[in-house]
Amino acid sequence: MDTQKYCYEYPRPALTTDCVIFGFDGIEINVLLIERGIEPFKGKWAFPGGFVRMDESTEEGAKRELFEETGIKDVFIEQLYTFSDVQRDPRGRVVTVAYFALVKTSEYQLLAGDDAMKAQWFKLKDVPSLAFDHDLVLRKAHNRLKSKIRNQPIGFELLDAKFTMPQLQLLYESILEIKFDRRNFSNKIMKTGLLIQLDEKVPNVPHRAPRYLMFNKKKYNELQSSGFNFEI
Amino acid sequence: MDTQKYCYEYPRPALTTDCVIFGFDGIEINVLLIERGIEPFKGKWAFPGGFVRMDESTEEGAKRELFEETGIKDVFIEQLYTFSDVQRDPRGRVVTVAYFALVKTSEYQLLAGDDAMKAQWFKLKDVPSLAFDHDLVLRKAHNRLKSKIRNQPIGFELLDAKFTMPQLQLLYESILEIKFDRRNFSNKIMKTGLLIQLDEKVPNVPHRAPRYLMFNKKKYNELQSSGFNFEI
DNA sequence: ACAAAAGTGTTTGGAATACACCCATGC
DNA sequence: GCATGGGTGTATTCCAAACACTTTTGT
Repeated sequence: MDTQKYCYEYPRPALTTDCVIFGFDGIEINVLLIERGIEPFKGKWAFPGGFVRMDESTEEGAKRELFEETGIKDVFIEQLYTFSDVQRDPRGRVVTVAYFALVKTSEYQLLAGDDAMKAQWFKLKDVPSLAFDHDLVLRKAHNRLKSKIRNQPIGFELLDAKFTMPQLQLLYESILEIKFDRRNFSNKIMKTGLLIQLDEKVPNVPHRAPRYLMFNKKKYNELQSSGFNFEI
Repeated sequence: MDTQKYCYEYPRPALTTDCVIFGFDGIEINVLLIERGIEPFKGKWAFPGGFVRMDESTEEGAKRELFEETGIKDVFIEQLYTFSDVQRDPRGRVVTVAYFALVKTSEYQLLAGDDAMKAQWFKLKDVPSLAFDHDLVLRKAHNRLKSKIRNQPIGFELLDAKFTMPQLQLLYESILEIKFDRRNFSNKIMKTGLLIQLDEKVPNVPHRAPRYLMFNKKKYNELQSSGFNFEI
């Protein structure tokens, strides 16, 4: 066929990236999905993703697709796992390098859904059955997020610059699916020394107003470079 | 060209696997390398690996290459990371899915080195500068091994069925590059309940003979399924 | 008997957990 | 003033780290 113009001595799988995007709505953890407009799996939800170009690494490809399909850029992103099951795509042999990203949801409006591409946040526990092997991808991503948040301060990637201790606790509880004691959680977090308390308080709440906090990125970088570890 | 018979509408990177193989010689941790007989990087050392076939997953490919190049099979193997830098292979665009494997060295004789393929164990700290981006791959593999050995009993994949506490300690110390107190190490390990003490002792040593231990795989599987965690 | 390395138990300090009262705000 | 949720400190428990003497074996 005339369009088949890239030829090789041995067959090659197609290479794609997919991106699991986590966001936090202040109550619980969410995942951004895109509804497929075409077969296979038309009408099913899936992670944004696409083919890797020859002049970009998989990470660059994942970032590019993320931006093209959702408008999101400059966020935390990390390689998750490569899925290569021979049968994972009914169209043929497709290997995908999955990434996961953490997004401050307030900084992005979802692109208005034309018919071709509808993006939507789903509560993690309400995610429906997904296209391809994306159920498996999501499970792996959630596990990674769980283990990662316990020893790296990635929670702050999901929160606005200013946030409160109860918000942070909800975030941890939602990701880890466990409850913390309010006092112990606060103690442990503050003992890391990575939070700055602001004098400003949350306005217009019908109860004692929580104070705003900020993540001390500078302090974290210092601790990082002196080989420091923490554990929540 | 006539040999270029697999054609696609868009260009595709080549897909390979590479395998970082760790072994333990009773004193310290070793890595198995293969000397390259052809360009690029002819004469340099690299990890065993090769192209992924269309009818196998990357993990199956990694296991196949491992067996073909070293005779090793049925060992612990796990996906490490996918390396996709555009420039990582001078021959063109090659993306590699790296794996790491843990081997009981006593169970394998290295294949006698014909001129095409020479395999050799290197002490981890004596590994020379490697071909491709394999220095980076090795660093990543070592980091993974370090973090993994602290909360999964993978150390036993590197030891014979019967081993001693001092051996186990040397193994941990070699991987983690730290020293443990003999008494605390023993206490901590035994408290996991994953070791069975045998009555048999090491023969012919010019000092008090250590007892042999065995890993209690059955117990571990039980604990696993009841959602158990440990930390060394 | 001596050298070399293994086996073992106790004490101590720090971290994690459990736990309860007071405070600020809007209605 | 009442309902709601936020802020804070202490007592206790448990785990990790520090630490030294005795035992076994070959020479």
